[in-house]
Amino acid sequence: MASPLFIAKAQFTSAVLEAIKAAFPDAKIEAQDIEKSIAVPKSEMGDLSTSISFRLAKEMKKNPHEIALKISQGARGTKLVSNFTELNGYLNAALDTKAYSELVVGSVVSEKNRYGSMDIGKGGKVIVEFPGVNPNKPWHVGHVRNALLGSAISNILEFCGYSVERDDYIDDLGLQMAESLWGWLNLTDKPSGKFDQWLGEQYVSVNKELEKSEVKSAVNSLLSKLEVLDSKESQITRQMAERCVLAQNETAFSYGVYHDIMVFESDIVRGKLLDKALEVARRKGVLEKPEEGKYRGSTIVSMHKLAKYEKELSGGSEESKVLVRSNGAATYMAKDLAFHMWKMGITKSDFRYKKFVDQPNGKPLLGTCEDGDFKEFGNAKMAVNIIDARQRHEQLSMRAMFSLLGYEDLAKGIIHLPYGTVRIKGVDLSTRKGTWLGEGKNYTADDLLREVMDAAKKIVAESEKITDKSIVGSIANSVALAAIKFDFLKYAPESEITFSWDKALTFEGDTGPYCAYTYARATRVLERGGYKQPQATSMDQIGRGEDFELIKLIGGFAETVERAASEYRPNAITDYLLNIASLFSKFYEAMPILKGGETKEARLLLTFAARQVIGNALALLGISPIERM
RNA sequence: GGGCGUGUGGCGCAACUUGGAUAGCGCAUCGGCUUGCGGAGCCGGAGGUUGCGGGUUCGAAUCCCGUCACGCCCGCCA
Repeated sequence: MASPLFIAKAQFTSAVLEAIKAAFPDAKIEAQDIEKSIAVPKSEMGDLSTSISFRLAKEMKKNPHEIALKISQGARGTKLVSNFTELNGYLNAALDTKAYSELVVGSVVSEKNRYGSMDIGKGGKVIVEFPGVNPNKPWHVGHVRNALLGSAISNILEFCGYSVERDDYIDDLGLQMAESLWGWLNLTDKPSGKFDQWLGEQYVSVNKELEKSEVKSAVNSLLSKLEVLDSKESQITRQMAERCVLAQNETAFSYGVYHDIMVFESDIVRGKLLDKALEVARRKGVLEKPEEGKYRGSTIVSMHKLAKYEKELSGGSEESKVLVRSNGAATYMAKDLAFHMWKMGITKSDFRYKKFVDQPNGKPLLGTCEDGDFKEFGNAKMAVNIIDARQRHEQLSMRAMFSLLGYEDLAKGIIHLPYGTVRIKGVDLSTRKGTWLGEGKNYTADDLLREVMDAAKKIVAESEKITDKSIVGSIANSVALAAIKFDFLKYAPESEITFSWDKALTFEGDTGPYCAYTYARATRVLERGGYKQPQATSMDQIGRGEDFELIKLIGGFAETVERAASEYRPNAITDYLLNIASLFSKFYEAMPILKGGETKEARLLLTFAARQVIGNALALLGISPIERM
């Protein structure tokens, strides 16, 4: 169903277009031009406005004031849009208060939790990949940002009609794993507590040992054995990785982060996807094997070939991209290329899957493995990768490889969402150096949730609205998640964030708890008004204050969702939430709902609609509504 | 050397892709609101030459050119 704002804009557009054609028959203007020029101005100006007269003024060498005035006189009102006026050269119009309110409220009532959804994706399949944490450490606060962005973007795309597959990439073959394996085999402390935490701490110890050259060479020899997939070393590492992943999953679930499948890097090699990918590349003649020089004995793609497709790649100091090292081991680039060929349906699935664990959302989490069942995953039209901005160069190279291999159309479907680094007091969070270990509390996802929940508990416990003290814990949990999720998602993805406990523990101002609180207040008013399901959607008594402003904001929700989806920016949703929560609060203060006399029904209906939309927007961010807090 | 990103009141950010009317929001600060539906709230004040310089335009935080500062990337690591 079309968004109310969209319908109103369409009526405004055709009214203006008709008036322009009548007044200025020579004007070269199309509906599209007008549509693009429409804005929702400050309410003193009107409800809709267009700056089209400025454009016409240039074309016709006339004064924009006169043009707008002429249009305003000639434009015929529609059911929703009328009262055309000119101000400062702009053409403004008013929405019909009753008709538009009924359209908006009626849409919300009939569409409920689908209000604001769209079909622009039309069932096209998109794979969202996140967060790709190495399986030898706990998630830290930086990974939380990645995971929450991935979840939110998945939700938003799904709401826009895409069929979304949530994939996680588990790198169980790299150097980090070899280092952890060395620790596993050589350090004496035994696992205790949560496995990912223990392994991560051990990894920090391993890195201190790595200063010794004999340790370094031992690790290197382990690394080469990892690539031999039936070696004892490789088996142990896989077990270690799976055990760590299961622990990381507990963290993911506590944040409400879910996936469809986990793809283990070793299975990309084992399932021959890597061989197939290299074979494709070989056949297309893009690979080279230098006999001498810097890249002697390795398999490479020369950078200048790639740079033809991504000009950013030119001019750097890297001459070639190595796919297979001279010792025969494939690089990350090769495996990522193979993974993406699978994602985009170039090479078909040779993966087998088994269930790893049942997720709290009711869906099983599958992982690739050696001896499971074949399933239909991959083969998507679009791949959205939630990957650190620092890997931009690598992602561009991978995309360029697609183009170089002749898959230019598919390359367009591979989208890197480069998110900014999360730091602590200007320092990078390094798993290696252990900067994620703090004083008293660590910068891990687990500690973050625990700390924020503790702070929330204190506040919730004091709430007079919570008479049943046994639910304090679960409400505090919801409040904490609302706070954390909102906080990570409200920044533009590309911006760098400096994490601080101060900010994390704030529940006032532009925060998730503020939005949740607004939702809870709306819920309570409806309860008190004995309001279950709206019957009629008559808005005779709607006014022209905060109430209609709220109507206008609700009417444009789908436009916000569309922007969030097309630009991969969940912060468009947080912005919207702050606006609607703030506006609802103003409305709530200024206009008595239950004591509104004859306006009561309309205001209850409006409250119902506002609450529904706040709930829908929160759901896109993965924040569950809180009825009482 | 090449490239990417960032720069907006004291602090943290939004708006930049698609130029539009008086640059929004939060924190902090100053003042007010509770015998009213939930004060995690609401109202008001003070605080800005959008890093700097040029250009395009009726109109620039937004586009173009230059410049400065900070961060990041350019590996047979992932």
